[in-house]
Amino acid sequence: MTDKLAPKETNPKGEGFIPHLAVDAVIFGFHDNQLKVLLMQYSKTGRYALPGGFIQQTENLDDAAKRVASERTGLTDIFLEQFYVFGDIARHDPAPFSAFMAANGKEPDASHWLLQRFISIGYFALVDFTKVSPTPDKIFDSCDWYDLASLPQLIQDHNAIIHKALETLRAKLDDKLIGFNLLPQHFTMSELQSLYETILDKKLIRPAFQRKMLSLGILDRLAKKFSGGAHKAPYVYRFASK
Amino acid sequence: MTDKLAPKETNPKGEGFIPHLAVDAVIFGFHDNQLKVLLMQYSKTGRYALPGGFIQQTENLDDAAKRVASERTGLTDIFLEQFYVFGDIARHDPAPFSAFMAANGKEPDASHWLLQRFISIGYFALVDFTKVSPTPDKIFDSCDWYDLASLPQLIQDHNAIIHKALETLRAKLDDKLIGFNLLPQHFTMSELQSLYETILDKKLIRPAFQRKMLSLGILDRLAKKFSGGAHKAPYVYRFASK
DNA sequence: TCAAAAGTGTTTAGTCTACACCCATGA
DNA sequence: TCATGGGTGTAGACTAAACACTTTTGA
Repeated sequence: MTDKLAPKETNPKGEGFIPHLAVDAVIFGFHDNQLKVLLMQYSKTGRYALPGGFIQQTENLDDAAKRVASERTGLTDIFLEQFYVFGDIARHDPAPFSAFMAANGKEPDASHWLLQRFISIGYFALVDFTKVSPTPDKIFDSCDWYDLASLPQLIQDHNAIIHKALETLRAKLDDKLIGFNLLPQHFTMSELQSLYETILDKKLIRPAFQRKMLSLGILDRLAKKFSGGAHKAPYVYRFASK
Repeated sequence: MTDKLAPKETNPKGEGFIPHLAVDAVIFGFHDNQLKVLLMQYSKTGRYALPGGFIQQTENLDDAAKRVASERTGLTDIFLEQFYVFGDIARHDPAPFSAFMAANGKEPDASHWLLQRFISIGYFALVDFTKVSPTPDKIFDSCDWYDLASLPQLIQDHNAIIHKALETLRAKLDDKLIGFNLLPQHFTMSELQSLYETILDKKLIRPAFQRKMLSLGILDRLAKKFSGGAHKAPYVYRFASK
């Protein structure tokens, strides 16, 4: 899990990596009826960013994305999907990294590879919030969950990247049934509905939702869960692995 | 429309371009009830390839794709969409370019930038077949339409790229109503249905298709077309630009 | 026994399918 | 007038929405 390559800030030519090319990961989690995104922050400059990384010369693109997501979450099996490439000239903004260098008392070298233009390949990941251990990296000294509904200002076009990721998630939700990756292994129907409602940002009709999900034939109904609430205990479901 | 940069084969370091990064365009056309793809061929080695190109250091990614598509078709307004990034190590195959160099009596220099690993961003384009003038480039000396149903063997993973493009086209066809970009400005309902049937590779029910399309409210019905056939002349439609 | 949430039945409305029928046209 | 393909009407099947009802639980 440790980089075999020199740390980014002491590798001024980016040796071993493909230049101008980055991977950014929008890692979604679901907790307390809120969609969350994993963000990095560098305390000295206060700037927020998506977890990201670079592609090693001898590494598959998907593996680079998986590596980035794994290092930030501590998970190994992660649902991960490419969703868009951000390649406008206008997104080039070396200021955050310059500021980082300056905050560390280093002379920002104008030829440093991280100050050049980057084209970034966006991946989104869906993870079980309860299993993630947010882990900072060498540049950003904090890594934590943030509510999607109240995101801070991020560097470069990272807010737009998150927006596009959410759009893709919404479009694929019904189509590919990927939502389950955001829940723990066992869940109730209302938890599932709440997840859908949060992602789609609209209320769904309970009986219709229940029937639709059951009719898909992808849920195993398990023993009842005794919720402690003053009402009928809901069934617990599990995603049927086909 | 001419490259301001040195031709690829005489620019051994790829100066002015972003290294390791390419754009490949799957340009779809529709003619004679067949889906067609624009392919390049280099006669001396007989190898086929997708139209492709590289990204200039100061060029937006989308503009690079647009440039590639425009240079091969002669069109300026092209429906173009990013669909996937192909970044596996396994796709690296310098043989075709080596063979090209050899066929031109040049020593294939092992450090030539085109012999290195490339990550390719796939774009698909939908064009009006009747308006395209297929135009070769400096490496491939032919550029022509090929039936999607009977494609030749292409270099590297280009067959897989086309397959993924077709998959994306199918998925977006109903969703985004992009099919119209493949037809001339004026068309009959049966031409439209034939297009859909060809893309989806299945028969559609005529009355259902007609009603569905009309119910979308995106077609303007124009004067009748007098087909010359021994039957009722069909209406001519135009895509309503909202 | 009551309130609250879970699960299911039922009525209704809307949509899609299948088939039929009529229309316009040139041979 | 006949065959052919284009356009639309309509009955039945299927699906989805809306509402109601029953069940289960802890207070």
